[in-house]
Amino acid sequence: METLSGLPSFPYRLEAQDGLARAGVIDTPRGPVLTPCFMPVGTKGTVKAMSPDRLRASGAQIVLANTYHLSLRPGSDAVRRLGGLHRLMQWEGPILTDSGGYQVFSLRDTAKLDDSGVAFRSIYDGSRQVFTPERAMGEQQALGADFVMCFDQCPPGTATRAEVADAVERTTRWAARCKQAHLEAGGMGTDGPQMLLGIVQGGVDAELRIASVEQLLQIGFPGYAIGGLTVGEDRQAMLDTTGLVAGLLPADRVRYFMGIGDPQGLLEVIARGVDIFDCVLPTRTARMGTAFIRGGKLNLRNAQHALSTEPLEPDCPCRACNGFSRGVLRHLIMQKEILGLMLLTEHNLTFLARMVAGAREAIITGSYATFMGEWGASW
RNA sequence: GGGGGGGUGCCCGAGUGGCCAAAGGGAGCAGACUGUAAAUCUGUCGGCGCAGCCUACGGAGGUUCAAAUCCUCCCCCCCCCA
Repeated sequence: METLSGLPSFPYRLEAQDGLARAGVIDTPRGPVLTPCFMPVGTKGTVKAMSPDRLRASGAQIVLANTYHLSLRPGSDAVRRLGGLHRLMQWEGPILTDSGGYQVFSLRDTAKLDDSGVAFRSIYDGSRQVFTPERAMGEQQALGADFVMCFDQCPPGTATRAEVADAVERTTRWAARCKQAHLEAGGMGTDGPQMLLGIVQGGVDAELRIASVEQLLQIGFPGYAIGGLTVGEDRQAMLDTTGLVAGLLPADRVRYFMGIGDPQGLLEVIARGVDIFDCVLPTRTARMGTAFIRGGKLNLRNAQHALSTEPLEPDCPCRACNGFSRGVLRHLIMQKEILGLMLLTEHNLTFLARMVAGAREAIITGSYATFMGEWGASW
């Protein structure tokens, strides 16, 4: 671990580049993270329908948890007293906590926002909960993840330019406060050093994105995230924005696209220089009965699979693809059997981990364009 | 043997003269989901030559301008008493 103007920083080492696509390693106190890397989401301290051992077996290197949810249930102090987030999740690898900034978007109907912070009506008991940058950092310190995020304002894709501009300004001010709070804690959580990432906002507006990047670079973070995308905006604009922002971020720092998980989308953002990303899509769509397969997706609820004796994918090492046929998996899904959720979740996470690992190899061997052609699909 | 209740669309179940191809569930069929208020939500859901017609509320007949709804007979199911 190095420090960067007082902030813990887990160094990112660029190993290879193919076009703009990057292969690298993040050296964390809990082991290396090979990038590009997809991070499964375990909002409440568990990746739904997955046990820790299966999560590891699926190829996950690092997992997410959520500050809003865990700080309310069971409570950050409870997590700390229960032994910290790693103990709670039975996950010895690195963990990243989102700050609750996404809930400013997803729970905006329950939120009132001003410059000091966001007043949520708790989805758990209706209580008033004010999240400020300082509280978000304090909760994340108590939770004890390795990577922590600035508290940001994520506006919806339908927001006006003025609203997005407002969100950029506020996100910058909050980022400064987050960094300050983090410095005051010595960059330490209850379970070791924490690396704090800044989050770029600005919707799909190039000027606002550029401004956001400049302001965050001014404050200075050991890594940067691209936020505020995949929230309802036009897909091409999302990709263009990703390319723009990635190009402005320092090459020696990790780049994190927050919230993208469709296979084609991952390949596209990797091609634009993104290193890590997370998403609920693979786990959620799995629970809804849809499997990721090469060339697209497969909705097992569709009647056409009822009698299929084919595996989801013939060459996939996951449990769902070894012994279970599409017809049987469909049966489990249709009957709402818990095993069906588990198997499809394991498959989708395995699929993405394999795909991204393959992307990494392709970048190293300089064949990423070909790889994209082989794995890409309309989505 | 006596008394009572009931048979509605694939299933459960509302509906007791017209606004009923008939509420609501479920199942089925299909779609959505991207820093997780999500094992969720949305659409569809008798047939057809589809702004109309046909078939349909246990069966048959009847009353009525009009019947899932009223009357008669029949078939079947359930409960209580004996």
